[in-house]
Amino acid sequence: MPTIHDVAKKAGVAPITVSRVINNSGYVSEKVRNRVNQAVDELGYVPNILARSLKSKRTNTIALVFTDITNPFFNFMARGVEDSASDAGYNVIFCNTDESSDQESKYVKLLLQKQVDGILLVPADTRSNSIQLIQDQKTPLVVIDRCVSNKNVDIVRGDSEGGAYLLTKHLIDLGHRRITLFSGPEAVSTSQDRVKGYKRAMENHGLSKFVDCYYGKFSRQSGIDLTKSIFSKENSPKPTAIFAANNLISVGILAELRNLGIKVPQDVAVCSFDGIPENLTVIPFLTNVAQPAYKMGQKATEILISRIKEKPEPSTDFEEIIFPVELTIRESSGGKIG
Amino acid sequence: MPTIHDVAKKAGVAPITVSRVINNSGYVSEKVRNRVNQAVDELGYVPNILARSLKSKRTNTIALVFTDITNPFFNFMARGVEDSASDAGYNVIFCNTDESSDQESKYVKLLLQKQVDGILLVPADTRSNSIQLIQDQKTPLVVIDRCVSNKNVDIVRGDSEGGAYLLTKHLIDLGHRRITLFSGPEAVSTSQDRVKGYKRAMENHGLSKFVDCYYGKFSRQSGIDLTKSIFSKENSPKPTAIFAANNLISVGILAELRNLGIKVPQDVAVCSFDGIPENLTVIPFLTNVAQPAYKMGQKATEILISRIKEKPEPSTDFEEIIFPVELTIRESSGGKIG
DNA sequence: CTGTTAGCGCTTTCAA
DNA sequence: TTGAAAGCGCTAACAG
Repeated sequence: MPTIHDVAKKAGVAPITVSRVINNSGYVSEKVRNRVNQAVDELGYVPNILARSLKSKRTNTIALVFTDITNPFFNFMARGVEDSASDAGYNVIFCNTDESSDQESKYVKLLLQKQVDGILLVPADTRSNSIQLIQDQKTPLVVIDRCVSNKNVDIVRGDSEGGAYLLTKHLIDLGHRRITLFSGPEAVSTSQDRVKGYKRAMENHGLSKFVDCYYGKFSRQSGIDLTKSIFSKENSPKPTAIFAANNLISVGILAELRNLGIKVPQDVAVCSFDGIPENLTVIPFLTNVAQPAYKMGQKATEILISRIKEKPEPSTDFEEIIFPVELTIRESSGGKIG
Repeated sequence: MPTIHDVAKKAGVAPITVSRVINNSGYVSEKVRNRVNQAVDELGYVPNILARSLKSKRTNTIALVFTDITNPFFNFMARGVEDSASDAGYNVIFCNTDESSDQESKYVKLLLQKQVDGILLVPADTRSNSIQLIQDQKTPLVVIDRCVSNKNVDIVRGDSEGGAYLLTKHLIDLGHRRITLFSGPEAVSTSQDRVKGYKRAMENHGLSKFVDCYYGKFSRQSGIDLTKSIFSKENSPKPTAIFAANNLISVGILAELRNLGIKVPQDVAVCSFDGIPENLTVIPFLTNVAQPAYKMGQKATEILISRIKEKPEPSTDFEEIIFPVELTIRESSGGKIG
């Protein structure tokens, strides 16, 4: 492949002149410019940005390290990230960790070696050591979706606690007492926060003794398993409402309840943190509080890129942006029959 | 940030020796190795892979240029790509084109400049000029999901024609005559192939005069719009079955039919090319033929990486791998009440 | 307006 | 087993 030297030779100029033409920087006469452009076309020259990056220490590439692109919430978040990054001239490397800290740190190490300009991280663990790795390299970092013990990071997340409170209160207002929560992995802050919000709502309404919650996974299967186990217990009172800590869990719950012949919302009310993507729903049915996943991705990327730009003088005051959630009441909770 | 020189100085060796330790290449005595490793740790040295890439001409990064990560089909395909790439030590840059050739070629140009080792492309257009750009750079390329006019490329795709035939025949076997097809964008090969399969099935069964198909978009909204327009036509016979050329279209159809008070499958049968992801379905309802999206992503990535590895001697015989589709009959077509 | 020099951080010769 | 020199392709900094 031709290099800047080949173009220079062909156009009868110095490489730096070609560089100036390509980058539209500095002064180049019309005449020379044309000659260079012609040489570029004839040779089919494509600049090697790697070489530029080696000098400039900028790759214009960022990375999104998260759990799973297949999860609708992260899926839309990822799209927000890519759109925002692309607008600003950055490419995005996607990395799926499946909630594994090992995977996460493997990815992070490689990304740092690749000199990505910044990293968006959904940490698998509250005390993710990846954060330290990234900060040691002075690589800009924005944590998305979750809290971490290290407070010296920018964070963009949804209001898990508040959302869980809202949803639980909605069920309580409908007259439910025995409300069971199926949460996600115990090590994940969103799981914990949703439990907190749920408990707070129960306690505030004198329902402490009905608190009943379980950690599991953020998956459909987890919803199925937990539902099975709850409804197969002999001699124990059954919940009249179930609160799923994410959308995949709620799908599992609904599927398994149907399987067991238990009617929603007549026999059990169901509601969920985060809903089913609109472009995949025929009949909106699920009462839920939803986080603006796409916007969260956008916002996090904007912050990251601004950090990248101010890099020589890194700021020391970090932002924690908490997006409000939105409650949508539908048939599944029996709150409104639509 | 420390460089290989800093480490070398600290360990009292030459940079090349450090390089050998890091890459586990060549001979280094235990003693020196330990000294180097210690220096690496103390300095928190992270190798700059960019510099390596500049010499080796390998970035270990590939790109996936496709329409939209938000579409479930591509979503799962993307996961297959990332898993496969990651296993082989590659990172993946994701680019969403939204079916725009302009976007596509912008991305491709940038990616080539970034020296990605290979590109996976879902071309927005049958005669994508991006393909030429990529091949001019001798960058390995695998086209996914779609056919292109240029035959000198590796292609991994599903059997759109065969699948459409199968689904149409299923409807015909159930006794339908007035079967309408809502397809995707006319410029996209999968839209065309699904139309072809549909027409072939209709013609083979003496139903040429009932052929009735429309191009639109691969979106939920397109399904809604087409349904509205079909059912609002005065004095024209209504279809007894609708075939959606993808899952998003089918969701729009089902939503709009419900809106219009038209019952599925009693009043109209509905079926679809590609289904709704299992982890998001409560009640499996939609009769569909599905492509193995995840596996297609994996396979395409494997081929791409093998091309990358054989790069100095590029092969000249190209593969076209056509994945078979799987028909699942469910309630929406009335073929089986489940 | 254009060119020379030097160097980004690493690794492939080739030599010791 | 270790190192010196040269260069990957590009671009600041400084001359002219």
